[in-house]
Amino acid sequence: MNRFLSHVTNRIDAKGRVSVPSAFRAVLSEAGVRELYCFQDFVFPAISVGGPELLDRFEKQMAAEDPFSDAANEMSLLVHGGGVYVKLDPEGRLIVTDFIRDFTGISNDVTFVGRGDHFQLWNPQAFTRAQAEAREGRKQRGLRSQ
Amino acid sequence: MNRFLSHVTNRIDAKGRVSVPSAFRAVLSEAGVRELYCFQDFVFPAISVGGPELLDRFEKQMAAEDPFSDAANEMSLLVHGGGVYVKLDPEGRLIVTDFIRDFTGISNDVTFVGRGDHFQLWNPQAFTRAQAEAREGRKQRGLRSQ
DNA sequence: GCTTCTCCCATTGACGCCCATTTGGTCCCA
DNA sequence: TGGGACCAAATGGGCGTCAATGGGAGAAGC
Repeated sequence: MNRFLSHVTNRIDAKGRVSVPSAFRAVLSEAGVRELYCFQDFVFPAISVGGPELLDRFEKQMAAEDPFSDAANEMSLLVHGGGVYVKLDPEGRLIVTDFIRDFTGISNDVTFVGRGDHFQLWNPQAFTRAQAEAREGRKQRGLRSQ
Repeated sequence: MNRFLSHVTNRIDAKGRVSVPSAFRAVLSEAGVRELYCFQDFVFPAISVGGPELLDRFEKQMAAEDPFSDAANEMSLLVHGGGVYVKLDPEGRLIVTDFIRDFTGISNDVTFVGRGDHFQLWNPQAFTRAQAEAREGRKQRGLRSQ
């Protein structure tokens, strides 16, 4: 397994810690990632987490926009201004800061969502809802796959 | 035999396990598949199961579009976030998680349905119903193709 | 000196692996 | 042709391991 896949919901303890799913930790250690970056997602109320190369990914995405557009400007503000380093404790937990809580609406539980080359932190209900909407959207656009 | 054909209904035990039909397991082992990829079907209330190449197919499809488009983003949410790797135990059983139950309405029994290059997990009643509806639909459209 | 952040250890519960039993079907032989 | 042995698949349960979680103690910062 070499990418972030599936989703898992874990509880935040009294100290504000939450375990990163072991499957995700395995991907990280396989990739040799020791330091994690977090960013606010552009579309969803979720925090994206990954290694240093995640920054490249976002910068590519910005480059795809007109560099002088409002969108690109906003993106830079979010990525460069809103990025945070996160460290894991020896048990593989991270601390859910107010930065994360405010943006995602996370309170007691966190849903870890694999996104291939990175993963995201979601409010469990918000994730369920977003997924249902995405599925609905695909249906209406015409059932291409399957 | 190299495709998934026919359907079988098996019981879920007290631990939430269910045997994958041996015919399906034979197809898998012939294809050298060790890890299964599952995702929520886009159309039916069923879980689709296949080898990792199922995921590859989706990822190619995403890569073909604008990888930063909303459509690709949505699709990743479904394919990556809604997909799971599943392992079989030494007896060839898989665990029916809440992830699967919630989406399919499966409770005590699972119907395994062959779909050629992959197979699906269904709630037995839902499968019977969907099959009847499909037959009905074909009748009305006039049985054009086989 | 007090709070906050790490690190360390204990507990619990889920899951994977192993072996036993049951069930249903097939083949062989009388 | 009927009965019985045999086999393979499905099912059921025990047990060890590991991940998730909870709490405590030491270290660092205010």
